[in-house]
Formats: sequence, C-alpha cells, structure tokens
Amino acid sequence: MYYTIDRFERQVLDTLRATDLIDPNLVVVERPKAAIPADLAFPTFRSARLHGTAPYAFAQKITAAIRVPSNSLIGAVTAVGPFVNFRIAPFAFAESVLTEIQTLEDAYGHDNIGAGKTVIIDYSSPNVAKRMHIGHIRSTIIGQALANILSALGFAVVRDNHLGDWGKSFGVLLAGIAREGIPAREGEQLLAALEDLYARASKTAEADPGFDQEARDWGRRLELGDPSARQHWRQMVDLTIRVNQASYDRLGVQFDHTYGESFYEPFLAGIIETVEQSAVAHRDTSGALVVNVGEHFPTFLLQRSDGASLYHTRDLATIQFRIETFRPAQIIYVVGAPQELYLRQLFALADAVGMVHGAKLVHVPFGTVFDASGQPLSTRRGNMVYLEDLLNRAHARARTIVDGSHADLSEDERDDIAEAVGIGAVIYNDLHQDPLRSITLDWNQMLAMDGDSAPYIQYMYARCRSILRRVADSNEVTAATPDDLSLLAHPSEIDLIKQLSRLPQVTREAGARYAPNLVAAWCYETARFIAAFYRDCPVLQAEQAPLRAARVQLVDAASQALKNGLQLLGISAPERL
RNA sequence: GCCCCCGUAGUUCAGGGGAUAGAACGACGGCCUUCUAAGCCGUAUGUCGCAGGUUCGAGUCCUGCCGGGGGUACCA
Repeated sequence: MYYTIDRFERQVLDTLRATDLIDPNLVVVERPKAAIPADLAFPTFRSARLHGTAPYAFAQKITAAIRVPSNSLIGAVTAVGPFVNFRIAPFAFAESVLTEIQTLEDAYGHDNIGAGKTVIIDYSSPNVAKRMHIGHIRSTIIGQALANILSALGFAVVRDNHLGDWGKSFGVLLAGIAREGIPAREGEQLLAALEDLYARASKTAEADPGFDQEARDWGRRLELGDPSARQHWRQMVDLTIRVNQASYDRLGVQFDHTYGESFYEPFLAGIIETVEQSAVAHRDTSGALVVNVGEHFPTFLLQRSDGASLYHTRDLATIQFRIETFRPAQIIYVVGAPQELYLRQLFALADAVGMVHGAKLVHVPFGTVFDASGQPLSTRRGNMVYLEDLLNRAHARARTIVDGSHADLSEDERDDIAEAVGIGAVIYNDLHQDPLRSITLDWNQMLAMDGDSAPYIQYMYARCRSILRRVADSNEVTAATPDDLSLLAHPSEIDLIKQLSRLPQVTREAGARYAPNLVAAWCYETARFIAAFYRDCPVLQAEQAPLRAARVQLVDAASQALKNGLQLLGISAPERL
C-alpha cells in the first residue's frame, strides 16, 4: 500500500535528489520531535562535509535549490541551522488523508507487505487441568495483538495454541481422578479444584506406595495409548479447553489450531533419529542423547537416559511439523523471557539439522511479573493472579464508574460498557509498554481507567461517535467538499490529521519489530489529539455550514482510524461510555 | 564463572544516532447553564547508574565497572 504519508515522504526525497547537490546515498529524512515545527527534516551534516561546505550554509544552499512541484504535498521548506525542514501542505494533505480513511474504512492502516507469506504465532499455551495465570495472560494478549497486526499487514497468520497437555505428571492426575472423580465445579473454579486434586494426589503418592504404583500405571498406559487412559486424558483436555474458551471469548482471542504437545508424540522417534545422526549430537555413557550446537551454548539433552523425551524433543518435532505443513516465512514464539536460552538452543538445533528451510524463528519474550515485595507470583505463595479473576475485577471496577455516570442506561447496556472497558483496560495494560520489562504487580495500574489507559482512548472514541450520532439525527450536515476541507486550518485540526496519517507507518513498524506497544502509543497519542481538537474546535456549533461539514468528516475519520488502531490491539470501541 | 535482559522525574514508563529528554500516576491550584468531567487547563520535580570510547553530534552505538532480575542438560 502506498499511503498519503508515504507519498509525502517520497516527494521530499525526490525534491532533495533533484537538487543534484547531495550524494544519493545520503538522501535520508527523519521525523523530528514534536517540539520542532517540521514534519520531515533533512540533516545536512554528512552531505555538507562531502560537499566541502559548512552544514549551516549547505542547508541554505539546498533550500534555495529546491523546487517544489505544483500539486505537491510539500508546503514550506526552510533551512533551520544545519537542517532542511519540510512541512506538509495542510490543504492537500488533509484532503488526501481524509479521503483515504473514508474510502478504506476498516482497512485503513492495513497493508499488503506480507502478501503471500505465512507466519505462525505460538501463544497463550496454557496447561491442561490448570488455571491460566499471569504468564499465560501476557502471552495470550501480546500474541493476539501480534496476530492482528501481522494479519492486517497481509500475512497469512496461523494462530497455534500450543497446549501443555503432555508430561509425566498426567499419571498422577489421572490416578487422582480415578479415585476422587472430577470435581463438581464450573469454569475456572473447576480448574482450581483440579489443581488441588493434583496436589493431594501428589502428596498421597509420596506417602502411599500403592497409590504411587497406580499413578505410574496410569502414566505408562497413557504413553502406550491404552484406550481408557487416553479417554480420561482426552476428557481433561477438552474440559480445560472449554473452560479457557470462556476467557478467550471475553478477550476476543481466537486460534486456528490447538494441537498441543501430545500431537507431536508420534514424531518423536523420528526426531531423535534425525538428531542422533547429525554432527551436533552424541550418546553419553548413560545413554542420554546430548546435543552441542556450538561453543556459545551450554550442551543440553534431547532424550533422557531412560529414553523419555524432553521439552526440546517435542518442540523440535513441532518445528518440523509446522515447516512441512505451512511452509512459513516466520514462526513466532510469544514466550516468557526466562526461556530465552532454551529457545536459542532450539533454534540453533533446528538449523543444524537442516530443518528450517529459510524460515525465520523468532522469540518474542516478555518479562516476569513480581509482587510488591519483589517475589515472583506463585500458587504456593498465594499471590498468583488468574485470568478470570483479573477480568472480573476489571469489569467490576468499570461497572462502578458506569453506574455513577450513566443512570439513564439499562442494566444490559451498562454491563456491556463495563465489559468493553474492563477488558480493554486489561489488554492495554499488557500492551502499552515494552513487553520485555519485568513488571511489579499493581492492581491500580493494571486496572487503570484514566490517563494512559484504554478507557481514556475509548472515551475519546465515544465522544466522537456521540457527535456523529447527533449529526445523523439532525440531518442538517451535508457531505464535505474538497473546498470545505481546506477550512481545516486550526493547529488542533492539522495536528490531528497528521497523526491520523501515521497509522499505516506505525502498523508496519509494529509488525517489523514485533512491538504492539507502538500501536498502543499511537492510539493514546491520537486520543490526546482528539481531546485537543474537541476542546478547541466546536463541531456542531461551528458557525459556517462548510466548516461544520469539514469538521464532521474529520471526526468521522478520527474515530474510524482510532477504532482501527484499537482493533489491532484487540480492544473494542464502544459507541458510548 | 559464563550467557541474556533491565537501570531516564517521588512512582510506572516513552524515547531504536540529530534540534529545547516526553507522558501518565501521585502532589498542589483552577474549570461542568456550551458537542460525555473516565475529561480539560495550570504549577513543581531530571548528575538519563558510573567511567571511558566511536561520532560533526550519544539517553540511544562500543568497552569496562556498579546495581537489580533471569538463565545455565535428564522439569516445562
């Protein structure tokens, strides 16, 4: 896609080149900070030196040589010290941007740079018979946002929930269920009860050799594919997926596949054989398969001395399956930062055995959450945060505010708003900063409903929609003509239009850097520009009809672009709040 | 020991070589007879961890150190 903002940049570069004063390799522009009154700037330092002129004088010389074509998006060109500053031509720019948004609607900001390429995203990945906790929440929210962004960029996105549904602890769980039955609970409470059941069974197995043997039998029967063991296990998996689905629905999270670790069980023998025959692996004296992918990495095991598979074995099988099945350009793992070394080892091994076929393997890490006293969260410490509880708290907090401000709305309407706002706050909290940072748990911050938060952004959207509803009701405002749009000359109007024009670039960069926080920052800045416009420029009360029409179109465009930005994050945009 | 992250306002954070380092929260003071006060306006707060280096230019890149977190083969 080639947006207005791209055209402006291209035109600036072209006019610079056309002066014939600058080495082509040195023709680059940058976006100055907000305090600088320029939209793009050319720093002359390097080219001035090559030219044998002082930067200050060179900037003047270039500026004098620049010829701006007519009907260009470029407005003023001025030399400021060693910089050549370019400003947009407000009228031409406004008309182009607003038309673009009006035409593209929900697709504004989208692109086709990913066309023909497949990306697999591995995220969420909860464990069977356990609640989703804070780590899964982060993976789920960040992964979903990346999926939205890459999909908007034209990539074919495969969303895979790599369920933790295999491992040696299942024997204990199944033995416990055989003895106690499945707890009579619903939703997340059921998973909590299963966690307790597992803990009890674990303890019993330690004290009671008979029960310990039962657990081992269940585990072996499961491994061997015993129909009864498989059926009980299947029941646990389905039940977990069903419970989690309720939270996924609230978060708007969707997957294309939920293969889970167990799916790769049949491939493990082949994987081990492949690696064993490669140059990077050998058997040690105990029979374990040892891998050494280079001196920068510690060695690790692909198969235990007792023949059992490990994390790396299953993940290598996963890579092979994904590459053979989907031929992806990239596989993205949204996994916590503590697993950084594991994944680097895994990627290096996949490469060493020739499995990768040019796919880019990416780890998108996120930091750990600590409580106020600096302790990691854990069930045992009792400081763990679970997904359903988090969403319920957020909803409740939003509901209190809605009840206070919207006595006029029905119970259902207030509940819908509280849900949209509460969920939005939770999602935004996980996306608005660099995911890599460790986080200190702070409920007030996690559920923030003012300032740099989703509710602030949603509020600005709702204000725009409110204006547009009144316009629709009144029937007085006609569509703006290009001449009308040239009336958008107030600094708050021009600033807002420039901000709207940047969404396509922001989306591309967010995709390239796996950084949803860039989109979040754009949404927040846009909301602030809307607030300034709202303060300075009356829409319905504008004195002249043409100005009224132009401002209505701006409000329409701003709300559309903002909604698109929020959509990339997975945050809904309610019509009122 | 080795490897990876982090260190910017009282707090949580933006800032991916360029011009005067920005927000939010918290604090203090103002603004609802005017398109939604989850809002708006104003005030105060910075040795960008320390020391070198590269560069015309460093919060940003490199090296070393200090502080915090994480990882370091038969768990995932």
